[in-house]
Amino acid sequence: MEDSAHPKRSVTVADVAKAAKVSKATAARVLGGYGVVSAKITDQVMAAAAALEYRPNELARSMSTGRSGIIGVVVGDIENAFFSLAVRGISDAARLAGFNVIIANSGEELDAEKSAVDLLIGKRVDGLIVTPARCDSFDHLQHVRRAGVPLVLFDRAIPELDVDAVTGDDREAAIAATRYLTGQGHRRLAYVSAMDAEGGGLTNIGRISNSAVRERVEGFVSVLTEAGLPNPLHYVRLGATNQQQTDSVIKHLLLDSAAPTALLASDSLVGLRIFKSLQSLGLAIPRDVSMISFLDADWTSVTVPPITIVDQRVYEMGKLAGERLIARIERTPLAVERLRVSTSLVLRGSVATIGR
Amino acid sequence: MEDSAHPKRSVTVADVAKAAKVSKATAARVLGGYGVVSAKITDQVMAAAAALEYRPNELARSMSTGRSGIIGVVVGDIENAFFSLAVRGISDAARLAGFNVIIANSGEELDAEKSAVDLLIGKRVDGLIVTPARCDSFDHLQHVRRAGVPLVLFDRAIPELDVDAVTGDDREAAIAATRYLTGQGHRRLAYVSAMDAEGGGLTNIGRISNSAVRERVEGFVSVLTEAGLPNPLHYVRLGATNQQQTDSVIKHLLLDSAAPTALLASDSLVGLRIFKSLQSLGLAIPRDVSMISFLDADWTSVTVPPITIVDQRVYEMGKLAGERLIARIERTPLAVERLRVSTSLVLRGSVATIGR
DNA sequence: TGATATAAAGAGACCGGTCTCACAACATAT
DNA sequence: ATATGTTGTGAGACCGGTCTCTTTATATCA
Repeated sequence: MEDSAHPKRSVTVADVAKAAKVSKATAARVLGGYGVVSAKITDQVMAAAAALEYRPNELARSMSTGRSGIIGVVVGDIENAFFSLAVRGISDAARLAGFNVIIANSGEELDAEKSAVDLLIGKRVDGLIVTPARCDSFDHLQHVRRAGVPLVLFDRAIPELDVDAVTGDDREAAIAATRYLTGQGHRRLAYVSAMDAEGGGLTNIGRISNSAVRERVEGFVSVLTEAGLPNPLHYVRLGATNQQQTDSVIKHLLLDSAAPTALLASDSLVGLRIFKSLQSLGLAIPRDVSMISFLDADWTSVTVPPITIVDQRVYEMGKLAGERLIARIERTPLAVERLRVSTSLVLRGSVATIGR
Repeated sequence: MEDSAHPKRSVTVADVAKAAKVSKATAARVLGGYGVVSAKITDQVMAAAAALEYRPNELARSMSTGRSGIIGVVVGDIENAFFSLAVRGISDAARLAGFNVIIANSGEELDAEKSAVDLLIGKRVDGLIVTPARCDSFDHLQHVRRAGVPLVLFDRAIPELDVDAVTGDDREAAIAATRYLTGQGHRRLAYVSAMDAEGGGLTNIGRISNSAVRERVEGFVSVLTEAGLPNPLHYVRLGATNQQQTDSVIKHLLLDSAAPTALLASDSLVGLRIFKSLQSLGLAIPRDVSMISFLDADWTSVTVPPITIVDQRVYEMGKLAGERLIARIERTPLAVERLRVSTSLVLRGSVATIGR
C-alpha cells in the first residue's frame, strides 16, 4: 500500500486521450461536454476516463474559461447566527445556479476585510458579497469594481459606492420597535450595540460607520424625538463587544437615577449578553426592565419570558444577495439598487406595559 | 465611467514586465518573491506593478505550483452551531498557516457529500476535512486518498479507513452523563438523536452509521447495563430531525406508562427541540423530567432552568483538525491517529435528584 | 464520376503564472 | 592571460484544461 505517496501526478485529459487512442482535443471534448463527438468515440473516452479515474482539474478549466464558478463571501463572523444563516441563504442561491461559495471572515476589522477581498479577487472569484466593516472606507471595494468583478454589499450599504446592496429595512425596524415600546408607555429607552465606539459616548449619529446600526439609531432617535422625549441620544450605547463590556454598559445604564425602562439590542449576540447581564444583576424581565432584540435567534424563544424580537429574515436576505450577484455575473441588465428586506416585530413576553 | 465594462482583461506579469522594460521571468521573480533580482530592477518592477494595479492570478499560480493554498471542509450543516464553531476553529488554524478555507454543506446526505468532495478535489484543494454523513460508505473518501490529497475526518471516525480523525470522546462523554443521571437516582433514561432511523425502532447498535452517535449510544447502554437496568435499548430514539418529529418522539416516550425520567439529547439542535416539546406539553424541567444536552449552545445557559450539558470543546476540535491536516499537507511524518478531544459535564439545573 | 457540403477528429495556440536552463557580465583564482 | 566561479537576467517549456483552425472521412448532389 503506497497510497500515502504524496504528490501523485493526477490523470489529465492527455492521459485519457492516450488510453482511448484519440487526440487530446477529442478527449477534451468528451470530458468537457462541448463540441461534437461520435457516440463510439465518446464511449471509448468515457471508458478510459472511468478506468483511470479521471477527475477534471477545475483550476485549469477556470484558467482557460476565465470563470471559476466561485462566489466569494466576506462576512463579519461566521460564528454569529446572523451570518451563518445568511451564508446558508447565499449558498442555497449559489448552488441552484451551479456556483460554489468560498467564505472569509473579517472579524469586522477593516484590514482583515481588505486582505480577504484581495485574496478572493486573486482566486478569481466570479463575484463577491461583502459585509463592509466600515461604510466610510471603501477603496478596496472600488478596486473590486475596477477589476470588473461583480459586487453586492450585504447588510450594510455605502451610498457613495455605486453598487447593489441587500439590507434589512433597519430604520423602519427600529422605528417599529421603538414605537411599540413608547406605545407600551416607556419613556426612557436605551439602544445598545456591539459596534466599537471610538470615544465612549456618542455625540453624532452621522459618525456611526456601520450603516445598519446608524439607520437603526436614526429610527430609534426619530421616534423619541417625535414623541417629544428629551435628549434621545443620551441612552444610545455602543461597545458591548463582549460579556464584560456589556455588563459594564448595562450596569451604568441601569444604576442611573433615571434608568431606562426598556432596552433595544442591536443584534442577537448583544441581546444574549444583555440578558445575561440582567440575570446577573438579578433584574427580572419585563418587571424590572423590558427588552427587544434584533434577530430571531434560537435562545430568544426559550427564555422566560421569551424575548420580543425584530425578525430580520436573514435567510431571505442572503438568498436575495446571492441571486442578485448571480444575475450580475450573468450580465442581466439591472439598475443598481438597494434592496431592502422587510422585517417584522414578533411580540413575545419581554416588554412590560407601564404607567397609566 | 465605464467601470461596469465587464470582462476587463486583467494585468499580468507580462504587462508589468513590458512596462518595467524587463523580461517576463524577471518581473515574475519580483512579483512572486522568489529567485534573485537586483534592488534597482526590483524597484522598477514594483513601481510598474503599482502603477498598473497588478494583482496576481492565484489560479495560474496554483496551476504551476500544484498548491492551491485552500483547505476544503465538508460539514453537515453550517447553520448548526456545532459546525459553525468547528469551522471557526479550522479557519483559525488555517489562517495561521497561510491557508484559506472553502466550505461545502452536505446536509448530512451521502450523495451531496460525494459531490462536494468531488468538487473540492476538482478545485485542487491541498487537503480535505470531512464530516462523513455515514461511516459505512467511504469509497469516495478512499478515492481522496488515492488522489494523494491529505484527509482528516471530523467528529466521526471510520476505522476501516486508514486516516486521521478528530472526534470528541463520545463514549466517555455519554458514560459520564449517563452515570451522572443514574447517580441522581434515575432508572429510566432515554437517548434521543436526530439521526435518520431507517426502520423506526432501534434493534442493533452496530447498525448506527454515525460513529459519534453509535459510540454515545454504546456508552449510554453500557452504563445502564452495568447498573443492571433492564432493556437498555428500549429508550434509544432516533429520527428527531425536526420539531414535529421530535414532538412525536417525546410524546411517545413520555406518555408511556413507564416514561423515562431523564432525556439525553444527542446534539444542541435536538436538545432545543426537546426543550420546546416539553414546553408545549406543559412539562417542567427538572420537576417532571430531567434532561442533558450535548454542546454548550447559546440557548442552554439562558433557559429556566439552565441546561446541564456535555461541553464538547468544538472550537478546539476544529482547530486540532485544521492543524493536523496542515501537518499532513506539509508532510510532517506522523502516525495515523484518532485524536479524541476530551469533554466535560457542565452541571446546571436541568437534572433532578429522585428517589431515596 | 467528380465537385461540394458536412461531420468528426487532430494540431497546436492560449490562459497567467512558475521554474529550469542558458547565457552574459563581472570577480576571483591560477 | 586564461580558467573558474558567481550573480543577475532572459528565453522558453510547462501546468491542464479550452478553443480555434485545419485536415480527413463520409454523405449529398449534379
